[in-house]
Amino acid sequence: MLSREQIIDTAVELLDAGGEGALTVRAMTERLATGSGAIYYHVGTRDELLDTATETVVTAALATKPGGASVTPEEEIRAVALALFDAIAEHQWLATRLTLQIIRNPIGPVTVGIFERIGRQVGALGVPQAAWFDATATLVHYILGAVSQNARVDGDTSDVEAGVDREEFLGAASRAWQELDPDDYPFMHAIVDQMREHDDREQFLTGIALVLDGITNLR
Amino acid sequence: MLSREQIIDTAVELLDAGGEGALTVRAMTERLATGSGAIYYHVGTRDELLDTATETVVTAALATKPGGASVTPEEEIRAVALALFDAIAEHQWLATRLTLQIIRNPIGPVTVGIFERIGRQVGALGVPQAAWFDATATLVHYILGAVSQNARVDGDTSDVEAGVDREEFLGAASRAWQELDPDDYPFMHAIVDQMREHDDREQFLTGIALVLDGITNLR
DNA sequence: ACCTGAACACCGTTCAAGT
DNA sequence: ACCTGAACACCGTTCAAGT
Repeated sequence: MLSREQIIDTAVELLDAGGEGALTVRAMTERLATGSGAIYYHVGTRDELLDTATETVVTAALATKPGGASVTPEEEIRAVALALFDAIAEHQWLATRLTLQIIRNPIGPVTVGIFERIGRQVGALGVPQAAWFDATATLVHYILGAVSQNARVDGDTSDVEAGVDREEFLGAASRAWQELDPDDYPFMHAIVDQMREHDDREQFLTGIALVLDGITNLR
Repeated sequence: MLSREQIIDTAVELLDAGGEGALTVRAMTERLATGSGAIYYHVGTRDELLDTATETVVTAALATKPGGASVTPEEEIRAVALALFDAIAEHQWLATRLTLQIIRNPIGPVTVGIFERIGRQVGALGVPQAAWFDATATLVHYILGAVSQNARVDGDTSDVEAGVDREEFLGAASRAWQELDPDDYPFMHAIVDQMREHDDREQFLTGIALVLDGITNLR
């Protein structure tokens, strides 16, 4: 018998392999050797399936160990942030789907789960309660913004090739920046070297440290 | 004769009125009283039209006055951030399309335009040059993350009704949060009142101030 | 309760043909 | 150069019918 879980797993596979465009009802029925009605019976609309897949993947990412007793709030926040960073690296379709879910269903399990997880640590950081909501919202907005914008479309290359792709990409980008009119784009010219040598993950951690610095100043 | 500009304007109208799903080639040909080939001739694919529309709207938003001579870097950054905030409030489809464009074309005019505009002010803030790229990336990630996640889907109501909608929405959200298990979601329960009374725009400015605080600490 | 699959209305895109 | 619009392959969704 066809199960809801099977359908969701298959959907994630199709999404990972070919992006949102690859998730068609017909592709699903072929892989699952079933009729289209069966899918609607178990998970509803294509759009609902997309939401469910998002929920499943994000929940799994957040389920990483709650951290030992001796973990600082900063470390815990970094762990959650990196879990989301890695989830989007693995499932690039999440970048837009996560945003869509937060906009359309801000009281759903995805939004609430992330907020609760980050918010507790903001409290543990010693931020006065009156600032909890603002501080947590800022952190969550930053984390989700950064991970979404860092999702790279690089096809299904091996790990070794991915390194090459990355260098090629950075080279192309820095060349494009070099070609900009220096009078119109002085800043881009000034940072072209930093851009070529930067690491997304490191920059993400630097950004978190920076926001955390602003947050702890609220004490 | 049909012009590229006409096509883009019509596309933005359809997108504003009904979201991404409302932008169909057939709806375009009806409004413009033309054949489908004409659209492909002028702007290419539907996807390319979507990118062009995004570019047009973002460029217009960034074109707000460059600021007088006596404007501080902080004020300038706030002005750019609020311009993007308002652009997404007016064109909600931007939330996902902007992310998509940044991912797929990080060297395009949209990404470069935002980066240059914000980056200059980061320099003017006195941040050491070695930290320019990291600081600017953090700020841009935060701004785009926050504005995207604040895009509300509220249909085509008048300004007065929008206020009612907002209260209804906040009420529904706070009620949903109240119903969460307090043992599993202590943080959500603690901030439910702040959430009901907060203002998105104010919270956004608070977030920017917080990130700016972290950035100026780099001096 | 669970599943099939034909049928339907609607897509984006192409391209020979016209002016 | 600019535009038409029929034709094509492909969508998501429904629903009577089966087990």
